[in-house]
Amino acid sequence: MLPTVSSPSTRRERQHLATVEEVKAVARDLMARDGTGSLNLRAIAREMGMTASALYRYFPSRDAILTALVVDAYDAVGSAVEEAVARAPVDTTCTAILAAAHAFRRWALDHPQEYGLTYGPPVPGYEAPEQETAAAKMRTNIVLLTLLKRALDQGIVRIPEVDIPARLRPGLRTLDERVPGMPLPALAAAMQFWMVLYGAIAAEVFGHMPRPLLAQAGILFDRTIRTALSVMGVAPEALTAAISPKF
Amino acid sequence: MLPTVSSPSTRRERQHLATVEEVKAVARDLMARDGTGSLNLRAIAREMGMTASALYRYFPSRDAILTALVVDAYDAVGSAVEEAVARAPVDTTCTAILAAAHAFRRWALDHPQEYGLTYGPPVPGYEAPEQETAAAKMRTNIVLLTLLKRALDQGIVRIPEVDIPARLRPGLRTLDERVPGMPLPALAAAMQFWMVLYGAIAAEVFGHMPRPLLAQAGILFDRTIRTALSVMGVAPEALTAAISPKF
DNA sequence: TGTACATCAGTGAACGCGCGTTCACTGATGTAC
DNA sequence: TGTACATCAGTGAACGCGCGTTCACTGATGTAC
Repeated sequence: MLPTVSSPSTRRERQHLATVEEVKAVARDLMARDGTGSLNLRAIAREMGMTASALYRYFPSRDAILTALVVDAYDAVGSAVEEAVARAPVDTTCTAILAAAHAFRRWALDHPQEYGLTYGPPVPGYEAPEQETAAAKMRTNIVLLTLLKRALDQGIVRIPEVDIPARLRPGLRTLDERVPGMPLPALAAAMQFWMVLYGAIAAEVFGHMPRPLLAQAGILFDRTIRTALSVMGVAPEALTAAISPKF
Repeated sequence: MLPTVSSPSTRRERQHLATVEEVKAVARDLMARDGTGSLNLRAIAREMGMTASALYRYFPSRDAILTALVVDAYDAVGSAVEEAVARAPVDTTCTAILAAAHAFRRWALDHPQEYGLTYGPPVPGYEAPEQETAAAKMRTNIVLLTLLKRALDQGIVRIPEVDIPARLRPGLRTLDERVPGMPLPALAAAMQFWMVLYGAIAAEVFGHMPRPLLAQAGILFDRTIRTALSVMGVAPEALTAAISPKF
């Protein structure tokens, strides 16, 4: 995203950064092959044809590598979703929202281990430092909230002004810091949409759907998201006109 | 559930079984305290004041203990949900379904590690043997499907006879083996309901909701489930009349 | 343009640790006569 | 009722393994004069 503060001018600095990237790439590959649990320094070093101790030139500890992977993963979903939205037309249908949802699912299916690292249960014996990961984690949420706001402004989504319980209000208010100007019922609806989106993806990636349906999970996913949109007051015509990406 | 085939008559057999239970209980406690990852034979033995090798009298391997915990966990959710439904009235509202959903959530929040073991991503380096866990895993699903069927029969839930894509049909058909006689659109709706339920619980337990909202997640959960029910054609009056358990 | 020097990349041995599992064993518990 | 015996529970040492991390080191790479 943002360029690093000090531009890596010298050759050495560039090679150093390249190796840092290689470490992460190899770690990702190992995770993809053997699962999150077996991610260890020695395996990474082995794969790179190095000694384990050499890795300490690039990361101060094993946990630092994990944190870097977490940040990268959040950034990767963020990018994938952002790009999908950028490619979608700004029309009066839900095509863009569907594109975002499908991009999220696609990334999760393509990177199940990284998805587990970020959107699964907390990794035992490791807690990702909020401060370092928060910004990256926020990206996807911001895209979704921005889309919802745009849909509200365009009149595609119409959320009735129901009463929101007092206890929910302060929590919901913190949601729109980054995408201000949304009414409380819309924020509540956004949270419900998030739960549906999260569940539809996690259930598939983590294998908690009946096996015979797993192969057709894409269709179910699309239907589920469309249902969630209709709940948010999207008119049937706008939904019918909306195009889902191939899945 | 079912009593063991051979009744454990002798004193020795009974004590043996008691120790098996103790091993599992201690393992559960350790998991609750230190997370799924740090579940190991030696820690269990230590906690029990035994040698690690002594555990081999009761389980043939570490994986066997894990499998036993998985089966127990599925049975525990199953029981919790079954009992909640049994306590709920057979009336013309959605009270019973809400009770089941809330019981599921309650159990998950009270046993986050066991929830992760069963409804989280596959545990690295361990694959639960389908054959041994399938029956226990099915219990909760059967309760939910049975409730849905009851609601259909009572006319509480009304699912329009929309067309179901051909590719989905065989997969959906396998769903109602245990609760036969449900139309395809109802089965599709059941799957969507499952994804919502799964997402609303997993997002909270795994910590993937904005922190300020976590404390009020119960309210959001209730609203989300109620929305999902209204999607299934439950009349507003029936929903208003339905009572959620305390949360 | 060539040389002296500082900086960095990577090695390899070692540390202490904890793990799952095996094996020969010692007592204790229950059983058969 | 008392004794001999089989069965089981649990011990403790050992096996081989892999892990994260430290440390003194050797070359290679780039820099300053």
